Amino acid sequence: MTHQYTYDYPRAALTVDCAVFGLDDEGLKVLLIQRDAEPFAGCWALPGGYVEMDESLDAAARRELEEETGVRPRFLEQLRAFGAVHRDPRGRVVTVAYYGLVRLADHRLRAASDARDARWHPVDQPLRLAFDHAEILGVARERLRSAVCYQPLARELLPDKFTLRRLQQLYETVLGHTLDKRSFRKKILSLDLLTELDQWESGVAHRAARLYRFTRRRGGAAGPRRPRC
Amino acid sequence: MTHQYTYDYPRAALTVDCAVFGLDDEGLKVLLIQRDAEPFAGCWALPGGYVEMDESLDAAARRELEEETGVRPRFLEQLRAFGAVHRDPRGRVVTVAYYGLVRLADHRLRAASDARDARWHPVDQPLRLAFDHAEILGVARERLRSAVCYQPLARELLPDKFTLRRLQQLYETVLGHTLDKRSFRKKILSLDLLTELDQWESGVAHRAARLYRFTRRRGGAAGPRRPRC
DNA sequence: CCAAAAGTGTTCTCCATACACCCATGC
DNA sequence: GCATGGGTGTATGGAGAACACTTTTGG
Repeated sequence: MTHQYTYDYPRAALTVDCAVFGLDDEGLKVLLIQRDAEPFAGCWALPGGYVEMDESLDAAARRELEEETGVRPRFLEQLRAFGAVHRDPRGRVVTVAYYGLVRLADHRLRAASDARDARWHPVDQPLRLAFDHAEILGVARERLRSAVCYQPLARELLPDKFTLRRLQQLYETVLGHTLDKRSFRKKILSLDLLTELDQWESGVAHRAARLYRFTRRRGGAAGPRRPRC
Repeated sequence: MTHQYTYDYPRAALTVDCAVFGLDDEGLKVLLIQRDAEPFAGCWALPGGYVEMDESLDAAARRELEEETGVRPRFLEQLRAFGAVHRDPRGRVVTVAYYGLVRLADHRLRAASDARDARWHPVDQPLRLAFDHAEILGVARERLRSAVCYQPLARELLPDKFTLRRLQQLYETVLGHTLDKRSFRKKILSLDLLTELDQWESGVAHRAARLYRFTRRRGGAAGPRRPRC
């Protein structure tokens, strides 16, 4: 690394923070840690931490997530930077926020590093968060809502095999409103994203539903609508 | 500002860079500066520079833009951060990129500060840019394309009074494909975003076109389509 | 009168929406 | 047999896309 052209003014610190969503029977959850260190010790926060000098932002986000919670999301994408001057009591700290999706069942949480505890928290239950993390979470939630119409995000949240009802519930949860069952099934099946299996769910006290699986990688959005421009 | 909790590891430097678009008769232009200082002295680049400790990211972007080019866009929004490890030969520098829109006619450029020169450059003419600015510009261009369908961005690019043809050209330029004249006019007028004026363009060698102006109220999208979710 | 752009409606197709009943299963 | 959710088709309306000719003006 060359340093021919030096810049020796005071520098802001740089962190990453991750809003990782998962889905279970109770609804949409977000991954939170309980901070172990000051400031905001004991307070819940998005997992994240300082960016090292020799790692990209994306790598830093994955590393911090892994260190603090053990979670390694398949999907993790940058949201944007948050840089209000006084967002961190330690001084000037700019953070680059990420949002991610995981199959919740695949991940056992293990809190470590700066995290005293790690939990999946229902997104619709407000909770006081450290720093400006409530704002970041809000922006992430909003991004998820709009992205779900354009990107096949459902495959990142659902287990391998799932019922159409489950898929519909996902969309309803993320979008925040109900969808018509027949229209939803017609639409989703017409997109050719799903493979119909000769398997049915089990352990239910009623007629068992057919299971589906996402077809191998294709372009195309899996959503109730796919607007073009 | 309290510094109770110190963090004394090496820190990345933090910059902002702006991809500002303008429109004239020749098409869509992007605002570039010719760098005066190393690295990349003499090379064209997006205007930008270091973030000060006591200013927000947004403020830094506007300040650098003003300092280097004299341009003060009404619309300037964050794109995302770019943080590849070796994107800057000086060492670790993370940049937060912005994209903006200006009414090109309103702005006389004046290069200053770190900029030897400042110019409006046609976006479709490739040019070797400093750092990873070509990538940033590409992402900004892409964002503009998708944003134009959802946000009334045209009012930021056009002069106060304009013809429907001019507006249509704008959409065609930004979207990169032609639109049907009758359908476009029908659609755009049905959105109630424009006020019909009793004025006509002048100085043309054919029938003069009626002028329009954007109505005051905000909130609607001005685009060929307005998909919902 | 010619060139150049302004201005104007209709038809068709597609897709989202709304809506109700029978079926299979476990208890 | 009954409660629970699974699974299915049709009718309607709105919006985008495609399409050609007449009008106006300056030169």
